[in-house]
Formats: sequence, structure tokens, C-alpha cells
Amino acid sequence: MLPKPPPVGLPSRLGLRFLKGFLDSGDLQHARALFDESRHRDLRSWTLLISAYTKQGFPMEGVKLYTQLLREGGLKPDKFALLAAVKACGAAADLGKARELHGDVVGFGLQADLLVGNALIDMYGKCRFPDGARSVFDGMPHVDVISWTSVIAAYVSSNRSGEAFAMLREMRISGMRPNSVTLSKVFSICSDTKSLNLGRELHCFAVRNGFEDNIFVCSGLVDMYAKCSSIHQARSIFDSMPRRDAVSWNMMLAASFSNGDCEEAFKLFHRMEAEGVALNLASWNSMICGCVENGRIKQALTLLARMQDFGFKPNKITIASILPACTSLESLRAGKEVHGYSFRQCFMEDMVITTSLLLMYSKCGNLDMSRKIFSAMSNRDIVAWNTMILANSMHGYGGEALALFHEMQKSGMRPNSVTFMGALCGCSHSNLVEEGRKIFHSMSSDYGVMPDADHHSCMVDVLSRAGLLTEAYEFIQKMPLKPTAGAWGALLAGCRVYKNVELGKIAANHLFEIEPENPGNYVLLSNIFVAANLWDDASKIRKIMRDRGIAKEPGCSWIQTKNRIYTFVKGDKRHAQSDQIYGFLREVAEKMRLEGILPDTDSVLQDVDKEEKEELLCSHSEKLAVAFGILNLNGGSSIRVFKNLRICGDCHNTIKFIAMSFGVRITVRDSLRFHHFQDESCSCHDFW
DNA sequence: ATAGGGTTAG
Repeated sequence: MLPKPPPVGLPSRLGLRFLKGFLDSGDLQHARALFDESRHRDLRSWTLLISAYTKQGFPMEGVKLYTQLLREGGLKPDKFALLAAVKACGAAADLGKARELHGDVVGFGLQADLLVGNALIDMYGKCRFPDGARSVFDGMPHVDVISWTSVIAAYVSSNRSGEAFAMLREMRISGMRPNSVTLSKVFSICSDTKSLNLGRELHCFAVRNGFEDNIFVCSGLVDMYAKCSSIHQARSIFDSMPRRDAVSWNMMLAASFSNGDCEEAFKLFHRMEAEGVALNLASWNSMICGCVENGRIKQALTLLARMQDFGFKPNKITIASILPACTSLESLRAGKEVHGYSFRQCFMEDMVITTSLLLMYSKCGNLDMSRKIFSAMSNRDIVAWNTMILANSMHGYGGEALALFHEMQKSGMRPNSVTFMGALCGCSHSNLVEEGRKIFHSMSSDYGVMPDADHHSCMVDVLSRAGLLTEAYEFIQKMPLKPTAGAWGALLAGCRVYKNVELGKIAANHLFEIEPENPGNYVLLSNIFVAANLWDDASKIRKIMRDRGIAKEPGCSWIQTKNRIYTFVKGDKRHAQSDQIYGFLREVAEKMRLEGILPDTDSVLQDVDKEEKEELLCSHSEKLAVAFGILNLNGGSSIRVFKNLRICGDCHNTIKFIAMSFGVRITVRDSLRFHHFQDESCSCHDFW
């Protein structure tokens, strides 16, 4: 099937034919090997290979190849080689290289060429440098629709909509008629800024100018209306289109998903298949991504398998869409598989993918792997930094989170609102009160980022966890925004830890108003009463819960060993190893007693006697899962347990004891954070 | 040779 590699040193004409053969069959690796071996590389081979790298999604390689051509080729790049390099550079979005290439074009005297000029404009636009695009445009002796459109597109992609519209006006004044591409570019301004009215105006403009039946324009309109949350308009345009291609269908798929209507999306997808629309990779990706966004993880995975049955190979977009699914499943196994695939496909240069991997590993409990990936990243954007900061905070490494926060700024990155969430969250989990205060106040004064409700809640958390409950309460009262459930919830949780009944009641009453259905708040308040021996108040709360039909969310823990996930609820006896598990836990409890570690019975809801309480504690789901993990270690040295609620104090003590006496590293992810038990301590320093 | 699908907080 494939052309055999020719012997080294073939005349260049023949070598080129073989090179083309490899490239046509998409075999970049063989093409490159042939190219590297060949003695007579002509300009055409260089150009072909650069374009091929760009087309296959590895533009950086294309740019490198161009640099190599200049350095060692002994050949002078012609117009087509430059065009290929400019395209590669645009796809790589490398502004530094873009400027160099611009210089080369001028050096070779090609800046007046229409094709080259347009390519330069496009390149600068993709590098998010519209001023560069504009200066190329202004220097061109002749421009066409493509030049105008590309400048407008450059402004659009940098969110400079004012200038984009100004250019559109100038274009019309100059007598140049916008074409369908121009229009669809301008539509995306409305999509991004959600300006429905502007979109409607442009829609009218399109109709007046005879673009009503244009497939490009209509697809753009579908997308624009959908993004402006006007799904009905989007649908009616889609339905009235005289012709539709895969892109129009894909737009409508995405529109349905973003409207939360998965059923409709699947209906459309099946209609595509039935009507013989050529499904492409983007169609599958839209389906997978849409399912993940709407929490339909299983369906997303099924689609991933099915698309491969149909002969489609997952690309970077597929991987970036499926990784959040692995993350939300907390499936380290699936995540690792995707990591391996990404590595083999050379996707690890892609920041979106590496950032997703960072998050996947940290949410699955493997922070070390996140750190490895992060330190291997050659480029880091704001999202990558934010994710790494947050990962450290989640795992209780507030000091590291703050170190990253400062390192990020040293590297010239400006923190945004998400950055501050991560940093503050790190402060609250690691008891860094002074640092938290400083950061919170610096937000508006030094960085011009207005703290939103979540930042405020996080700050309440910082104060409450440190036991500064009065200050936390005052902070809430002085908030310029209406305190959310998050703020009161943080205070209430602090009141439970520090046994403050008065403030606890205040916080709880606010929460009962804001979210009357949330059982957690009732349970917390009841726990506070129990700890203070206020049994009557505690039972009143339980009565209110009964009357309102609110049930405590059952605690549930799970652990993965080999290929299965084992789930445990409180008092679970369904497992084959049940007897062993309870026996193990009784032994541990006895050993702890001998060492003078007493059971922490504060978190038992019922007013029962002490022995019963201890019995109840012994059957908590997280203990069962940990015991199961230890019994099934099979020579392993670490276990990972997940829990849907917060870990209880007694379980925390017990698991710490188990980790120490068995020399095992135990990770427990509860509803708030990660706990890493190793030797005789937990990464949370008993502070959560 | 200029449309479409992707990553972070709660």
C-alpha cells in the first residue's frame, strides 16, 4: 500500500514523488525520515513538509523546519515556502516567530504581494496581535475582501469588537462588499459578547444583501442566536435553510447541548445518520463534549468508543473533551489511559490537554503526577497556573499554592478572579490567616479584581477555620454583596469545629432561609447542639427535618481496587469480607484505646449512650472502605478512598492511626478536600 | 485558499 522508502541519494525529483506519497497517506513519520535521509532536498520538499505538519496539527514542527531551512538549506525560500511558514506560525500562535517571519517577508521583498500580505494578516490575528495585522494591512498597496476580512477577524479574535465594527464600516465606505466570510466573522462578535440586538441588526443586513440562503451565513446565524440564548431563533433558521452541510448540523448540535437539551441533540444526531449527512470528526466531538458538559459521562464514553468503530481517530479536541469526564468520574484508570494516548500522539505540547491532565490527576488524588506534568510544561497560560494553584490548595498545600501564586506573577502573568479563588482556598485549608487577609485586600487595591460573592465566602472560610468566628461574622455583616449560602455555610462549619452555639444558630437560620432543602445545614446545627449537650435543641432540629421531609444525605464511600469500584454506606454488611472488615476495625479501636486515643463521639446525631455511639462510629462508611482497602492491599503501599460527605473527626483519628501502624499511605477525598495520611499525620494538620 | 468542535473556581 505505502510506497517503499527509496534508497538514499535519489535524484530529488524521484525523492519528491515518494515524499508526496507518504504525505498523501498521512504518514508524516515516514515522510520525515525520508526527508532527513535525502541528500537533495529541494525547496518544494521543504514547503510540502512544513504544510503537512501544520495540517496534521503540529505547526510548531513546521516552524522549526522553516528555521532549519534558513540555517542550513543553502536555499532561498520562495513565496510558497514563506506562505507555508507563515501559516504554520499562525497555527502555532507564536508571536515572537511571527515577527521574525514578517521581517523575512520584508527582507525577501514580498511584502507587497497580496497572497503573502493576507497570510501575514491572518497570522498576526491568530497570534492575538491585531495591531500587527493592521499595520500589514495599512502597508499593502492593493487589498481585497480577504484582506479586509482577515483584519476584522484579527480584531474579533482579540475581543476588540469596536475596532472590528469600525473596520467593517470603513470597508463599506471604501466600496468593498463584505462577503459571507466577513459576515460570519462579525457574527461571532455578537456570539462572544452575547449582543442579541446587534446580531439581529446584522441578520437584517445579511438579508438585505442577499445572503439569506448562504450556507456560511446561516450556519453563523444559528451559532450566533444559540450563543445569545435564543435557541428558538437558531432552530428556525436551521429549519429554513435550503441546504445544510456537516458544519450547519454540528452548530445545531452544539446549540441544543448548550441549551441543555440532550434529547434534542441526540435526535438531530440520529437524523444526520439517517439522512446520510457525512458525519465528521467535529460532529463526534460536539456530541462527546456536549454530553460531558451536561453530565452524561457514560454516554460520552460510549460515543468515544463508537466513533472509533466508525474509523475516527480521537484528536486533541476529543481528548480535551473527554478528560473532564475522567475527572468527574475520578477514574484514575481511565485518566491514565487517556494520558498514555496523549503521550503517544504527541499531544503533550497542547496546553489545554496538559491542563486537563493536571486537574484530572489532582482530582483523582495523585498530586505528585500533576506536579510532574506542570513542571514539564514549556508554556503556561493563566488557566494552567490557576489549575496548579487550585490543585495544591485542594490537597492542603497552601504554602505551595501561595508560592505558585507569587511565581506566576514573577513570570509576568496577571492573576485573575479564578487565581484568587485558588489562593484564598489554599489559605483557608492551611490556616494561613494573615496571608489570606493580605491577598483578599490586595485584590481590588493592587490588582483591580473586584472580589465577588465566592471570594467573600472563601475569606469567611479562612477566618472561621482559624477560629476567628466573631471576626468572620463581622466580615459577613460588612460585605458589600448579599452573603450567599457559601459565606454562612463557612461560618456554620467553623461554629461546629469551635463549638460556638450562638453564632451557629445565627448562621444556620440564614441558611435555612437561603437553602431550606439542604440537609447538611440541619445536620451541622444539630451536631453543634449535641456537642454542647443541648439535646432538646438537637431533637427540635431533627423534628423540623422530619416535618419538612428533609432527609440526611446518606454517607457513602468508595474505593477502586483492580477493575472494580466497591461502595460502602454506613453499617454496610453486604460485602463478602464484611466480617473481616468489622473484625479489623474492632481490633484497631482496641489498639487505639490501649494507646489512650479515645473515640470522638461529637459527630453522632442520636442521643444514645456512649457504647452505642462508639458502635455507630465504628460503622462509618469511610472506615469500612479504608479497612477493605487495607485487607486487599496485595502488597501495595497506598490506598485511595472517596467520600461524598465530610470526613468525621473520629474517622480522621482512626485512619491516621491505621496509616501509621500499617505504614500505608492513605488518601481520602471528602466533599471538601483531600486528606493524605502518612506516618503519623495528615496533610490537613487536623484542620479541615 | 479565509466557517465548526477543547482547559480553571462554587
